[in-house]
Amino acid sequence: MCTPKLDGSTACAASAADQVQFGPGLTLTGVRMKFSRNEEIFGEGEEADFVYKVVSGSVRTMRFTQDGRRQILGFHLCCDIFGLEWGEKHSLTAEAISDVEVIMVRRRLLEKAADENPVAARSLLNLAAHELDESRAHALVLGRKSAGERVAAFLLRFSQRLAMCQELDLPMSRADIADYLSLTIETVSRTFTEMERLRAIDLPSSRRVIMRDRMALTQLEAA
Amino acid sequence: MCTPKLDGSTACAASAADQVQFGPGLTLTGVRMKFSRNEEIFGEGEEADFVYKVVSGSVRTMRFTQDGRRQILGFHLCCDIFGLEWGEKHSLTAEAISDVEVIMVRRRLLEKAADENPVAARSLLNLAAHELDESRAHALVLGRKSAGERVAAFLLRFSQRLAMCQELDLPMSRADIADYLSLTIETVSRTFTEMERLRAIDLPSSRRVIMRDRMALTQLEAA
DNA sequence: CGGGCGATTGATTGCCTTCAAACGTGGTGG
DNA sequence: CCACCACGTTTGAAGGCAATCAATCGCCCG
Repeated sequence: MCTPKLDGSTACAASAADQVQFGPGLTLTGVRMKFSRNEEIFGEGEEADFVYKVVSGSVRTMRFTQDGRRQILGFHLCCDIFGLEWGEKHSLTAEAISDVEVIMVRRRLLEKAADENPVAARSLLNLAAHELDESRAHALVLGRKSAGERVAAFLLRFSQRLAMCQELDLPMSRADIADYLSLTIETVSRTFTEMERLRAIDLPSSRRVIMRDRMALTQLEAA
Repeated sequence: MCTPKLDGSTACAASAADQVQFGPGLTLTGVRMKFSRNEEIFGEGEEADFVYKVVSGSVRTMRFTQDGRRQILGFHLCCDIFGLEWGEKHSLTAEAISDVEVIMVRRRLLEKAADENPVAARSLLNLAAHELDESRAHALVLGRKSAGERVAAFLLRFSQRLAMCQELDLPMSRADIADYLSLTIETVSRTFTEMERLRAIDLPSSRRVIMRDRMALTQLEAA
């Protein structure tokens, strides 16, 4: 069940078959596949033969330092495309946050389409550009924001992706949020609690967030 | 004077005219332009009508938080291409670190070439992919490394870009390094001093770094 | 020689991490 | 149906790393 997204980057066509629309003039067919919670979808360094689209559930992409510290670089929700690479190999690792269903499209097909059709190539460029912008925004958050600002930014950004609803159902754990924002679990938890105390959010359960005062959050994000 | 780079991403053709090679099958002509130290080359939000290549000097690209904190996202040395955008507007600000000379290429020409020639489109995709990879690597550094590890990573990475020489001439100030690594000037300075004490580097002057023990630096980078 | 700016060094502060323990909820087996 | 367990989350106390505040150094240029 693909939730529509406000930014409209990829309208999720309720396609009957296992088709993925990468952009205008670039729709390809793939195969469905399921992964269970915490299962690896692909690993950094593996051959990047497929590109993925989330059909249900959520995915995290990440990199590791040599000594095993984990940095989550992105969360991929329903309708999102991930795993797109331009080198031979995957430069990220992807794991299922929850049980997920994805459509896998052969990368060769994409390359072929891009070679034959400038509009298709343009679509890929747009996808890459979008990822680049996300990554830079993330670098700014990691580099220049305090714990409170990071969490506020995360919540605001995440609620935007989910069509601006007032109630968020976070698919990821505190540990995932912590590794995305480069904080500890404890700091994330404390920050949530503090925001609740400030009446900026409600936390009926740990995964459910009600945006009570978006203005306050925006001010908390500050930057 | 374009210094050759080891990673060979862009061999700098010693072109007579003001030509820029964006990749195989994509060479375009632009115009030369000079900017003096600390001058803005383009600003975030401005129309992105041109793409730039450094001919001499160095450039920093950055983003700002609302309250003015600065995050430097990249340094661009001789032969590097920067300012490539896929939206209407620049998503970064670029400034001259030193006096610089650049070649400006009309973006329209690039778009046209990409539309007409799949190989050209592929070259652009490669540039974008390279930037994306850099940005993610940077996010990992900002998110998961200590001050010492960041500075070590910076030095190693920078020396690689400069054909692996033992002696680096840093074009940027401590303040620039600090804003790139998300540290303070003082911490960067202290870390340099400490590395000198450990005999990992020599610092004959503040801008000049001699890589005395690359192995030690690699261990300091740890991750 | 003096002024200005960038860099270095030192002392102190503060934010987030680390370590530790208790809480709560969802799932399983008795 | 309920007791129990496991795991994720919350909360508390203490510690550490880098930031901040402050002063000095050193170099380039006038």
